[in-house]
Amino acid sequence: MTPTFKIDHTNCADCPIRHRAVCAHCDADELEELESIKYYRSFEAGQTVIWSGDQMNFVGSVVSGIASLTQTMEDGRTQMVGLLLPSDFVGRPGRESAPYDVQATTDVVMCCFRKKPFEELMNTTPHIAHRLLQMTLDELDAAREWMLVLGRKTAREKIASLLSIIARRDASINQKGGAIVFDLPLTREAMADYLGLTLETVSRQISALKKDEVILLEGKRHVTIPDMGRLMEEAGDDSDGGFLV
Amino acid sequence: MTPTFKIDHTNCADCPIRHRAVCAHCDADELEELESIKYYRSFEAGQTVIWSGDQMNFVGSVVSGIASLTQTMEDGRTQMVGLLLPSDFVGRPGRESAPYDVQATTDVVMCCFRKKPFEELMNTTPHIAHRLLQMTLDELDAAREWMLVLGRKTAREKIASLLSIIARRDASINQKGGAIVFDLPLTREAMADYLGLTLETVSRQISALKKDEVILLEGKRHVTIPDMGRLMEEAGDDSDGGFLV
DNA sequence: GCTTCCACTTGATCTCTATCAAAGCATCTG
DNA sequence: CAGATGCTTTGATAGAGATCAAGTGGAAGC
Repeated sequence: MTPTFKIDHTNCADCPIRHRAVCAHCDADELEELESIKYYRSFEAGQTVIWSGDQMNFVGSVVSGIASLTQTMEDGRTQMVGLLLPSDFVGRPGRESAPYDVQATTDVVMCCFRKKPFEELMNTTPHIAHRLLQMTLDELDAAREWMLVLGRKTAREKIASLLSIIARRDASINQKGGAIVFDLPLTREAMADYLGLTLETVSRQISALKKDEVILLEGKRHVTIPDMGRLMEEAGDDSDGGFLV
Repeated sequence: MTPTFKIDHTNCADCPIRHRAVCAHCDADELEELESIKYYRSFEAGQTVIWSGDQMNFVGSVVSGIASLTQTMEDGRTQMVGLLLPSDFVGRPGRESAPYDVQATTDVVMCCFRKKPFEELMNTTPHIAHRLLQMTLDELDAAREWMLVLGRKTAREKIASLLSIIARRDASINQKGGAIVFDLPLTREAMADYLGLTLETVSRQISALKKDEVILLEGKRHVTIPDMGRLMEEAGDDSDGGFLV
């Protein structure tokens, strides 16, 4: 399927997605090679992109929508171990099979590269390998930050942490008051799976944050954050966590 | 300080530590370059190798002992986000400062490489970059596996998970009965910090596993696992998790 | 317009783990 | 040997979040 927009690889400086990562230094030859092994795939909300253990014959990045990485125990307990927002990379160069399920949480468009040729390109192009290492290190840092959330934060702090992450990546700024506004891309259940909680607890804590005016809610998904600093405090983070407009 | 043993870089096939990773294909020139930027450092148990936020001017790997990566909140809550056993890599090529504290949990010897020259070597040597990416992906998988432990497992399952990880990496096999034997390299408090529990809960669950004969304890640290399959079940893992003698 | 369905909310109760407190037991020190 | 110190165990109690159970509200379908 063809996406409704065009990603301009000939001008990576303006490329809106981090997928420019693989062509960050805009070498024409490499670009051509990348173009030739590139294709797009669309997934509907709820669809599974790939099952844990399956052969994985592509790598790529999320263009639009949100995907998630989840692990499931035999008795059905599930834990989301990663949230893939637009520009995030998917796949493990050098690995045969997927280590966890990848699911489309909303409708998702992915930009994929066939794995074998991508790996070859990576092996012959230090810049791509280097960039990929940096992205993997970023993911590792994010995973470890999340370990602190899962292991030591209260339910209320967990919710605040999740909201601040989404705000950082996905929000727009209200022109009038400077408040931060976004739509929650996750169901309460998906949030619970990400936070190691039950959906009831998620619902209760969101209600509590709303009651205390840390957030404003219109409907069930539309969130306004009047004071980002306040939210960060609620999340247990002192710093602004690198949040910049 | 000089370690009491010699790591033979000229014969990587037999090299007991994964630190061979950086010279895995044994190109003589690279070896020489690595040798010239290599040095050893020793740390006593409890010593901090590097503080979160500090300038980090080396990368390296653990030769002996156990180090840990920890994150701490302002109110003192701490979460261990990684356990570094012998052969594990430390450091972030391309990053200025450390994202978390690195502490020596036991006495530790590290084999370090000066960061700048190591990075240059990495940039000019695809095999090293490639190997480093694979190691980082391994770490990422381990971190995400641990997210499931932190988010969804009970205290008893958490303890069993930790024991099985240590058993996998650090144990010897009892010749008589085929049981798995090791010494716990962590205090109850360190285990608690790794598992997102309190030290009292750790102690209680270890006592319970002992009472149920899932493990045998001599003293406080010496553990015997008569039936590894049983322990894996207690950990909530069905598979053998790749455990091989 | 009515029903159905799904995501969500709210309430009551239970349970697991944290918290507070005391004591055991090695090792080290003088 | 006595006392201190650090790690660990165990007990009593409290509390956060899970579980079980209705019930709400909006969107889709008939």
